[in-house]
Amino acid sequence: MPVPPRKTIPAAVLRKTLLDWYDAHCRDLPWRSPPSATPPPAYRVWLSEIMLQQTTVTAVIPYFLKFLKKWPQIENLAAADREDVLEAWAGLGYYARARNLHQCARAVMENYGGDFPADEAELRKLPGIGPYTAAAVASIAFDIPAAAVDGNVERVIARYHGLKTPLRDNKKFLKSEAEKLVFAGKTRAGDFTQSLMELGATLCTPKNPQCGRCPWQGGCVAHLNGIAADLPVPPPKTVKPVRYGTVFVLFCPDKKSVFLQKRPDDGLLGGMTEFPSTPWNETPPKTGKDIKKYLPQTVKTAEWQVLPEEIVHHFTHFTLRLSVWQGCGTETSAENRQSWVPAAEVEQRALPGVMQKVWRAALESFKRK
DNA sequence: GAGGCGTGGGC
DNA sequence: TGCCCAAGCCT
Repeated sequence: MPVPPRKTIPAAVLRKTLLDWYDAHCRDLPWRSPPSATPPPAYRVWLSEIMLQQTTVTAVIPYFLKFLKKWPQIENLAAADREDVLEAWAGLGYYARARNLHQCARAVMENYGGDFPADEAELRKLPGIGPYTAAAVASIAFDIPAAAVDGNVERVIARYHGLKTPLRDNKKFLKSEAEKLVFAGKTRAGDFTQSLMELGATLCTPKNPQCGRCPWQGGCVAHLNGIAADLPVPPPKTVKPVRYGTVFVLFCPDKKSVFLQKRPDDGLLGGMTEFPSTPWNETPPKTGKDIKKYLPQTVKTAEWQVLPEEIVHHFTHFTLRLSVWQGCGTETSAENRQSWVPAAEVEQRALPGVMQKVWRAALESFKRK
């Protein structure tokens, strides 16, 4: 059934409506100041925005608090060893963010005397800060009007205008509509940026949107047509390939230390710590010989225990199935980027999630023996 | 500009 | 259970 054409609501009215809603309903988050209050230090805004890239609020909160405690000011973070930053980030994912975070802190110290520039274009030049984050920091930390268009904002606007084509085909329009709203007022730039995202995060959610509570329900094309939950149209789904590998949990003869190494700085899990492993290929290794040739050169091992359960881990673009071989090494001249680490300290290293799974599995089997 | 890049939680 | 997803950036 066709819906009668709605009256266009002026951007300034939408803006005010949303800010009023935000004043009443915004969440209390560790990196957020209350509505109309003095903005948080740019360091905290930036730190939270980097962590929140493609990551849920729930996952971020403990990491944000840990970082702030460890490195209260940007000069502390800039002065930290990269390894310590990676260790603190371990488990949060998208590790290029941690490398860029550290680089960015050092760049702000060197180029801006420790103060983030209060300028969107200048922020954009810093490592790890793209169009979204530059606008978010400019508006939230400095109250500069700027359109921070993230996934939430795109979804909200796509529904409001009833867009029936994929988001990627509407980037220009989405940005332009966001700007209309942002520049429809001259104050509270930071609150407005957050209000738009807050709407997407709490009411205008991907699934089960709470249109009945939405301050914009009167003008929302998708809602008025009863199709809010069906928008935006999802991109075609692709099949995730499976990759296979074998990973070595190698103990010293005294069983007190294990062999760890560092991954190259670029690419998957760049710069993070790992257990030695075969490459992760689309077919499993065929023979024991195929597997053993990937053992660290300096290590000789007599006996292996193959863990009964494979580790299954879902990366963004492939699924990994890892066999875990546990063994005992008899040679110990660790080279660069490799080391024997006391078992009690393994968990403090920069182990990505998949390697934390491997370690837990190894400890489990150890306990059972 | 399309693909690489993590992880844990919700349904 | 498996699938989908969350405040993007970089190359």
